[in-house]
Amino acid sequence: MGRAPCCDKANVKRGPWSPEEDAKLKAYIEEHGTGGNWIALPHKIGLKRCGKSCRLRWLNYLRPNIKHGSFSEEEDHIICTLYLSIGSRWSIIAAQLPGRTDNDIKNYWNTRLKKKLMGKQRKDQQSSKRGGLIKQEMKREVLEDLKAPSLCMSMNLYQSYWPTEFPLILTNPNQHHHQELAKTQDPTFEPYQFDITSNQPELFNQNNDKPIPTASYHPQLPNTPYFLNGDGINLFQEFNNYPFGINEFGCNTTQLEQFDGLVGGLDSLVNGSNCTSSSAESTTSWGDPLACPPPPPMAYDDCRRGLLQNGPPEHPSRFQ
DNA sequence: AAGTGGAGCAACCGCACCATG
DNA sequence: ACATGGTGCGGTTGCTCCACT
Repeated sequence: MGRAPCCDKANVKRGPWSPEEDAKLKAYIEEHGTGGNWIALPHKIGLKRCGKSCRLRWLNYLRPNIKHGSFSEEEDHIICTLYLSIGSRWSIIAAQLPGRTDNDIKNYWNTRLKKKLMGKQRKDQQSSKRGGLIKQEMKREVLEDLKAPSLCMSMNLYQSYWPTEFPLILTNPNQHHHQELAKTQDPTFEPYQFDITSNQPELFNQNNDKPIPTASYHPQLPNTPYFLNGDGINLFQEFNNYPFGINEFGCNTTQLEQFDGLVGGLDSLVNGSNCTSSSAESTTSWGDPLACPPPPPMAYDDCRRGLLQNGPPEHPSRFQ
């Protein structure tokens, strides 16, 4: 037996909203708010609409500061980066683009951006006979175009899932210094150390003595670190220079693969993902939502509760 | 001018999660 | 512990517009 419908479908209007309906809904919410009950709202203002429909109309069209119109190049980059990192979590992606709605971004991705990427893939296929590597090459090319701000945001997303009671510290034991990546609100907890070099020792530059810049905190994301230091050196550059030292080793592995590995490790830590494919082993696993779908983000409270009950997890499989 | 097909987008649908009693 | 109802999310549908023939 299915659940009861949220409204009487026979007696509600469907389809496009009229200007009068828009005005009614907007005026009411601006004056009274939603009252915490979307289902009851249309009855209060005499609208023959389903509560869910009202909510959608308000969130996607009527509420203030909604940005309509074409997407900028920077927004394209952010969407691509986040999609390739976390998949179709449109609401999370939308949270990084002020004024854009998840519906907008979803539509934009499905109708334009995806095709843009597919066009790139076709171009690759025409110029390459390497079969299975094409997809990876496409992603690599696309992501290599994407600059640090997007990566910082992606990193921040993962950081935002991490409970602040367990300050997450990315350590590099070979360099004898570390960077605290999450604020702690409770000094009684021991920081959980997360060795980002342990699964890729061959990529570590033993002679690299560059300090890690101090993470700062973005005013709009006060609980997550932001990776720009005072000199404007960004995470992308730091990944290039700091722990993996690809230039020094002449290694053809990209910073972005390392970044994905780190992100995947954080994912495993927080969500207990059993996806064990590693970017070093697989040609298609890095951030590919089809090859290795990311687990859904655990609610902050659940994650925190789990850690408080069970303590920090064992070292993640992806980094053993 | 009329027909057709594709693109873009607003809106709907169903499911999962969460709060509450 | 369970049932119920509200909310949020992602996938899908269907309407409108426009370019092309």
